[in-house]
Amino acid sequence: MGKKNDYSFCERVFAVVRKIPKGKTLSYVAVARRCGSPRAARAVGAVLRTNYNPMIPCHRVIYADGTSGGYNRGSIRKRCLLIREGAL
DNA sequence: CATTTGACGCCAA
DNA sequence: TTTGGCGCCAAAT
Repeated sequence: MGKKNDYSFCERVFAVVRKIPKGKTLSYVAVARRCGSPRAARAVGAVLRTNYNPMIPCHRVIYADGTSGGYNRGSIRKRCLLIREGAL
């Protein structure tokens, strides 16, 4: 156990996003905060954009305003998924 | 190593 | 309410 951080920021982002339960949403700033960088909201988006993975519920990460935000497969798709899960 | 980019967030007009 | 602009951070080039 050793070190405080052997994982890159992107790995932490995935770890956090993967844990978001169905029907629940987190804002980019909230995810960034859990990753140890409370101001890295943009960086979170950058990671999810370049490393999207079908088994990661990245559609559950939305703007702090409560708006859906962007999505690799279209913001419309993202909103649809959120409604389907009951997050909206 | 320096610069650019971008799925953000917040405030002023 | 909508638009524009600045700040912030990490990944990508």
